[in-house]
Amino acid sequence: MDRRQRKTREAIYRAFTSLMREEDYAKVTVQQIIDRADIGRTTFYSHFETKDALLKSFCSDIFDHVFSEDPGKEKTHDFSHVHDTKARATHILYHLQEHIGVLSGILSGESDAVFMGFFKEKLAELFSSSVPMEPGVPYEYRLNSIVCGFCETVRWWTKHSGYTPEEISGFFFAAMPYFD
Amino acid sequence: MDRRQRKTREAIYRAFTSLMREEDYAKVTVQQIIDRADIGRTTFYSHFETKDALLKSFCSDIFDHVFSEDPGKEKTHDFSHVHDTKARATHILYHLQEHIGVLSGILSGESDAVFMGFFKEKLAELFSSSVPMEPGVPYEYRLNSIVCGFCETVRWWTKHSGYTPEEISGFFFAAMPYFD
DNA sequence: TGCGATACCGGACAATGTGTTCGGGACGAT
DNA sequence: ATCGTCCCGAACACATTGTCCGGTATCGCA
Repeated sequence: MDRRQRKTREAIYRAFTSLMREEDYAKVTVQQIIDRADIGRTTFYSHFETKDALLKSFCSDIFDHVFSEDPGKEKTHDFSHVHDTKARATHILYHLQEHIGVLSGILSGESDAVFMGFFKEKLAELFSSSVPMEPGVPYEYRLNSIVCGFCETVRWWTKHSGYTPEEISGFFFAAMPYFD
Repeated sequence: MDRRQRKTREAIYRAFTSLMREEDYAKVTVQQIIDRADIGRTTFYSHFETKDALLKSFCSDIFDHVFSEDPGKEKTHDFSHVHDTKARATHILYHLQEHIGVLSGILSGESDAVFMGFFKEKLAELFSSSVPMEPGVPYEYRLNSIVCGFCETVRWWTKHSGYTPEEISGFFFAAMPYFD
């Protein structure tokens, strides 16, 4: 990729994440991103079709990184039981912690749909095999309940930062006693 | 209230709810509401400052109705144990069922923040005294978890209509085994 | 019934934000 | 050095919002 493209893209990302730490996603305009990135209007639109496309690209990058890694090969954090659900959940939270400030802008107020859509899709995939059956309750509902529970836990975290991923994970599983 | 005002307001509400059954809230414009209500532009803005104000007013009406009633005095549905949490939850679901089609427009996709904000506030109030303590887990997290669980249950319902309020309520409490 | 108050109308308006088009200039890769 | 690609900025059409106006219709009430 052309160095100019790379620099422009990075400038856009920097501007975007920087703005997300200050204001809600819905209230940020393309013009603000352009101004802070210090690029031409045309340039922005040659990289991203819309503001939403930028957000989607951003989500893609984060989640590809967070979910693609094999927890067993994780070097930075040490887990003894690397293959169970709790360890995976904690692992995800560790990665999200790096973006916690940005997330609060994306999740607070309005327009969390894009991020949550991405997140829920990935989580459903991850949790789908661990959902315990219970007679009389649809599998889909149970999966949705777990996935949403995790998402809302992360949202709660963005408003009550200061907890460690382990603590947050502990809260989550305490609220889902049948699930591990 | 002036008959003209009443008629206008009802026309706006009718147009709004009708549009909500077809499209997402975020995609509906004020102009669409005006056109379908068949009123003047000025008239709409003399009733509501913005589209969001209309939604808030709509939410107010619904939730005031749903939450203000004493379940014990409910005539249309018969509950044996009128004062426990499960009965209240089911009661709320009964009322929401009347608006289920509209809700799917308000909740699907984007901009569910207004509705969910209202709903969560009311639910937190309602559930606050029933949250069981658990050492090591903040009370706020537990309450949030229950409230969000209920909201997401309703959202799930809008996408899987056909279940009765009792069934939905049953699903919810099955997913919150420590909570009743 | 008639009168004053008030709500409606619709057309025009400024303001904001979006996304596109254009020619010209700068930079990168080779 | 040069060709292709990217960036620039200014201008544009478009959509939407929210406001202002004078004129008209309807309401509530005496």
